[in-house]
Amino acid sequence: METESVPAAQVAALRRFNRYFTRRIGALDDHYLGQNRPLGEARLLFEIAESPGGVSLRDLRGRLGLDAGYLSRMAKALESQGLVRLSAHPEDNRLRMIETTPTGLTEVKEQNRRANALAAGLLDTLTPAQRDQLIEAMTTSQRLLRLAAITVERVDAATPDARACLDAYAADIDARFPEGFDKSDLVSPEEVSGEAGAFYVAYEEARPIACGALRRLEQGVGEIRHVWVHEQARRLGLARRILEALEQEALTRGLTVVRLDTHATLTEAQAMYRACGYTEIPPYVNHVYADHWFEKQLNNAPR
Amino acid sequence: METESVPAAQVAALRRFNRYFTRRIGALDDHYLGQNRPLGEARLLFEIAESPGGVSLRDLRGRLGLDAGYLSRMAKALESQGLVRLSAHPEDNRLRMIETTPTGLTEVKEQNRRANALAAGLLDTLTPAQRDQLIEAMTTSQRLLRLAAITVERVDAATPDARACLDAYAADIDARFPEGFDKSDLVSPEEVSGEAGAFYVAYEEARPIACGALRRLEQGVGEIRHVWVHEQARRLGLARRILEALEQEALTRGLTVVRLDTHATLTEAQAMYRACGYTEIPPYVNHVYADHWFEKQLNNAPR
DNA sequence: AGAATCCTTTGACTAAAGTCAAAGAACTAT
DNA sequence: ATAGTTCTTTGACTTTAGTCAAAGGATTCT
Repeated sequence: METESVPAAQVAALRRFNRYFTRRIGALDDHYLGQNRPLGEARLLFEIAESPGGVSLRDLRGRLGLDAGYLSRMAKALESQGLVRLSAHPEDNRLRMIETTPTGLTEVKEQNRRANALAAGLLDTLTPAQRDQLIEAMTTSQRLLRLAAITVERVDAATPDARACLDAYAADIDARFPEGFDKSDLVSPEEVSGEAGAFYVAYEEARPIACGALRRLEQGVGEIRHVWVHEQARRLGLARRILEALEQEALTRGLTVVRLDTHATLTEAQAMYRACGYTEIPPYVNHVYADHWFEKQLNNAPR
Repeated sequence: METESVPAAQVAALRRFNRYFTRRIGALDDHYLGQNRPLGEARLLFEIAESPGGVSLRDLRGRLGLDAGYLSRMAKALESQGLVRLSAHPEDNRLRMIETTPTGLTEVKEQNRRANALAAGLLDTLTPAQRDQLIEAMTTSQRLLRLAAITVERVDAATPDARACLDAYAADIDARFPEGFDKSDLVSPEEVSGEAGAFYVAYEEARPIACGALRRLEQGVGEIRHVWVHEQARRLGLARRILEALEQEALTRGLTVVRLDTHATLTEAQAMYRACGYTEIPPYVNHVYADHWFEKQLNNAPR
């Protein structure tokens, strides 16, 4: 039974919260949104307003998961109300671009104002201390819910998702290192596949948002490289999960020690490695961008 | 502008959480519910299952806010599926009672099982520590959201709501005091109205869930009596809010000192009074059920 | 150049959700 | 006893939300 590992009391608490919250807050939110307008149209209008330069119908369809015909009609309805403008895509004449008119934007802003007033009214009766506590609890909940929805998977380093992560990683650290970063320093797909190593990607709602690579260094010793987390997914504890996956992978390959190096500017990373049981060691390899070297003894303790 | 007192950042955080939560969790919940059945029917079935003895259609209509005709038809649909049984109300033949059949109950249980599995799956990827943290954060959020929805109002002590509170109060302490409690000890409506005093009731979604009385004792001195909180609304910090309302009321009446007495068995109450700035004093009145006497100096400090 | 694919529009439906008003049976107040 | 009220049922609608397939123009692949 899949619930075995999760205490029933926690499941009950989650469901209780869910029920209370959707009834109290979610319902309100839905209600204000569709003031005079069907909810579907209101949602669509909001989504369009989110992209100031305009969006293609194709993108919207993907984002909202709507049927093409349904979307086409709703767009037409919004257009006839003067809230959006439709135009051809400058480069691809199959696509249609949609964007809010000033009227549409005013409408969205007004609805946002109302939603804000509603939210403020909700917080209003609480004391400042209680409000702080509520917001903190919600922020924590959201962080953990996000984390729970993220899966870490082994993928081939040659896949577009893996390449996208490595490119983003390279861009990030190129911006951070005073000396910049050259992409040629990235691992090649062959270095982290098959016997040589492994590559892991973390996904949030099908989008790759973090990665990490494991490479066999020598007999019984692995190296962890390119641990990266998307800017908008930081502070969730995701790097730890990537590390754990890589360490687990190392163990199954009979690697009982993992090493890694890091740059002087990445102080948070260093702190994280220490917190995860890594200890600083002398240089084990002469690497251009490395200032600190770490190592961790992996013991196959029951988790 | 009504949002003035609430920082915009907090409003934004609340809305962000709301958006994320309804999209991630609320949607799931709705989805499982209507497995083969329209959502409306599923919700109705669940609501009926909540009341084991059966409910009247009238009550259901109030609870779910449905149109009478709509409800009638959905009830008939559920009946034809063998999930509920309709019968006449034993005392009022206008009303119809509805209750789940064994088949209906099985169905509800099955859906509950699925919802639990879903919730468990959600918590599954988190470490036990993270799960504890999430549940704690949600519990805190829920507590504070409930508290935010509760209003404290001055009402006449002769109203049904006030009497209901006092009756519940009397029943509660009758069960707790070894010597029992006699209702004749309750304040009379005249003692807490007009010049003589005031009565406050706390409401949660239109239901009275807490109360407290203020009575003028002598020149500049008031007495607080009958501070009670419904069993299901305890540990929200509601007693404090009742106290604050009564103290505020006292101040506006020129009472600068408030006193109260309490029974030896009510230790949490004593701790609460102390935490709210009350200090123990010698008996100021000879009262049957009193073992401890407290007093608080009210200074009109800006809040 | 032609075939295959992509994207949007349109027509033709369906199911769900809900609204409104009339009617009738049952109860309550006077 | 009667007038007014309450509650449910039924008929007759409407709106929303969505699905599916055909068709046509635009692009991409080979």
